[in-house]
Amino acid sequence: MDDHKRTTMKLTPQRLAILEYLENNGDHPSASDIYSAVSERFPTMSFATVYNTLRTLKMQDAVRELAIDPDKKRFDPNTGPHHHLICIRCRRIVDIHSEFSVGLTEGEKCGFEITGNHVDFYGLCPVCKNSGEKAPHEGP
Amino acid sequence: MDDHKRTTMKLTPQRLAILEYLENNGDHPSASDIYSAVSERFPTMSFATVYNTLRTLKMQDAVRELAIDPDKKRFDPNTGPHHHLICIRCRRIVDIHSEFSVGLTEGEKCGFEITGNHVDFYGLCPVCKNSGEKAPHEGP
DNA sequence: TCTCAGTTAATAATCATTATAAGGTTGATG
DNA sequence: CATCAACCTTATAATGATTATTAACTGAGA
Repeated sequence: MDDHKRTTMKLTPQRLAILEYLENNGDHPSASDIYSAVSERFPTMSFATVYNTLRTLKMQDAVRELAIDPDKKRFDPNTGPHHHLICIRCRRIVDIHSEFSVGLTEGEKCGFEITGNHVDFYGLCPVCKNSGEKAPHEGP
Repeated sequence: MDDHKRTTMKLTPQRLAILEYLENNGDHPSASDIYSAVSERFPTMSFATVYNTLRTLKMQDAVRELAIDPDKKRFDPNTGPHHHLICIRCRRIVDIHSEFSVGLTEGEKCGFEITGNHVDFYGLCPVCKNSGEKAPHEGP
């Protein structure tokens, strides 16, 4: 269908390192998480390369940019349809692979042409649940 | 139940102007939207005051901070439970007041204590639907 | 009137992200 | 093999949103 992607990017060592870090990574890392992790094994890595690579991968639909954390973008190598479970204390994000049937009536659509939906679940992760204190972040 | 709120803030003219702008505002404005609008009628308004007031209102659960727009926080004076319909081109956000029954099995909860959920619908708003070009923002 | 807590607003500082520009790499072509 | 162009990396500057700092301001009591 779409073909504004799959432009086959050059697989430079930097990009391989980023891809390798992203692969099977369920932590939904931020750009700076990626930079920190990758520059350990690849000390010449530049922040710009992380952002450049992420932009390219995004255009190819190889990563998805998440607007879940109010403070920074998070990146998800899992581009299939799925939902998220988010800890309102530590911002940990877990994938949910169930299907939910949520739909809008014509009236609710307000004239929009609906292209997709996404369910966020909020809660306290096992670690935060047992560590007293109140939740510092907002929920839904 | 909770009582970490309702600390009754002093209603200064600046805060009144912000509250008045927010009241019944369905646009989910950003801090700079609020600043622009309010400083028209209140030219001495400072950006710091906008952020200070928003922080106070947030602590009192009088506004909700939305992590929907990847580029900036949006603020929602509607603090009741509801969902959102988001234009993937222009980022317009519309409220959806339906109820959806989405639930997780114990296994899917990963040990989380679930406190809420939120459904985002993505699509093209009537304006953007009819203005050619491809969508510049990501969906779910 | 004096004081104190809470507030405003100018300003600086920080953080995430994007843009710019200079040099590096690679691979096809002559 | 030399060259050139397209694409990359990197350092760095620039931008934009947000937070922190601080001095001056206000208003309700003592």
